[in-house]
Amino acid sequence: MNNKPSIPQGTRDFPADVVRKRNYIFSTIRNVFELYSFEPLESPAMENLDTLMGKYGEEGDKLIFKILNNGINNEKNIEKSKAGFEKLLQGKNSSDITERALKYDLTIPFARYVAMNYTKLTFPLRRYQIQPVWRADRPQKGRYREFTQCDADVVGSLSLLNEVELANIYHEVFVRLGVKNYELKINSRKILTALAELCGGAAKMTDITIAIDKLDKIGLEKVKEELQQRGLNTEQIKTTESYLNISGNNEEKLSQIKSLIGKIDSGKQGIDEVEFLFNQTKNTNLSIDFTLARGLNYYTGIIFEVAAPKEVKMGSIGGGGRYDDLTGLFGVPNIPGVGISFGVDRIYDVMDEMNLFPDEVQVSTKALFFNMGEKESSVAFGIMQQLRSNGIASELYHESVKINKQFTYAEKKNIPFVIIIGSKEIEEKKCAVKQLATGNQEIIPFDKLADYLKNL
RNA sequence: GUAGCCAUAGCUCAGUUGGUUAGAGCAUCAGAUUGUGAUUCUGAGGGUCGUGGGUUCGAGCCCCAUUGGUUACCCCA
Repeated sequence: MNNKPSIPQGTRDFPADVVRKRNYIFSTIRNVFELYSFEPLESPAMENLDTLMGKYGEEGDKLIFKILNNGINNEKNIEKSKAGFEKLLQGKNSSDITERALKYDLTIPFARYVAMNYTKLTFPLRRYQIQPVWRADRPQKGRYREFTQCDADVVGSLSLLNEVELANIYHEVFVRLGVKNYELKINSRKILTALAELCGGAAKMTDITIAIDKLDKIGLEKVKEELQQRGLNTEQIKTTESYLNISGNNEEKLSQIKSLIGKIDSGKQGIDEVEFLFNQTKNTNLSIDFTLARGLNYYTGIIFEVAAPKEVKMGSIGGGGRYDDLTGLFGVPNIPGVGISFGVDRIYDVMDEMNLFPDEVQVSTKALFFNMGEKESSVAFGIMQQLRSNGIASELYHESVKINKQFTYAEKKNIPFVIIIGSKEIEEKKCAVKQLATGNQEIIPFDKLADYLKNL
């Protein structure tokens, strides 16, 4: 008892009922992706470390799970290993110690795939991908070290219609799942660029976005303090403040942003993008939010973020955006793309908390055959196989034990029907079918059983 | 990486200013009931109180360390 088995921090086992609920989310998302003509892709759990490093910002790099090389203690490698370890201690990477890593998201590995295969691929390429990713983050509510992302991306097209479609996919999925009060926030990185130009130039972009992203968390005053710490002068802070004070409904926000940064080139472009998306999509949960920044530094145009319904305390449950030159990082320039991601684990937590899973999700075995003895169970076995060939999931209790034990088993497994075949029934070629929820029992001839159960 | 909280039976938790043999509910098993369950009744098993050290006549309780979990910050799905 002293060496209890355990699993790594932030990872989970999923028992049957959880798997069913998760599969319900997966299949809903997959169906919508397929409906919108996206095609599946899967990539390895691990990537070469240098494929991932430097793509997620400084913080992101720290959160990549690195895989220790094999054979570092091999005699002929010892010197290299020691030198490599010294590099690690200095905070650098060494391919002599680690050259592979678990993937951190699906977008960068996808960009790597496109760059590797662009001569064979047909563009625009619409792909979706549902796979686990890993982050060495400290786990907490709604945050896991292993979690699943569902991504849809369109690459090879600059058209804003892609953004419109992706916004519609968000809506379609959340409506199907019953998550009605989600909020789809949109903004454009170009608008943030324009703000940065007004406030000290492009170099200040990261500082400004990090600070304003925190607005709803820490409030205006704290954001201003942070901007000051990050080296903005009084006038620049004032400009940022009027930017942050933009409010009202979506139309009102648009007209206010126009007067603030509409004369700057990038600002005008960004506003046009947001306005186009807003006008084209029928998504009533869409909300223009100029404080939305998003951390991943490869975004260049429209950015998305999905906020969970306010009644549950949960961070974002999805996000995405346009990246104009992601494959450029891998030597293939000029392939623009735009994508979105669903965070299934958080969507699960939200739906579980809000009780949004339908009961049908849990039904698996439809009928349990009671084991009434050796001869009886061999007859039952034959009938059971007939049911199975009719597509009815069924099970024979594994041994002949007291009836109430078999009842308890059926109940625990949420099996709606039990079928009793004893010596009397065998003689009459009939069986007793009992519905557990109601207690109703009927006598059904063997050859009518499949039809009887199908209609229930 | 930083900080707070928690750790007692398979699970959820009680456990008084430190004081005899550490309790309850649920679950498990057996029986009332060998062809009709889930509400009932009876009984049983199961814990060196996360681990290591210290204070004390005496520690589940106090102190230190350590491990694991959890929440928040940073960042993010």
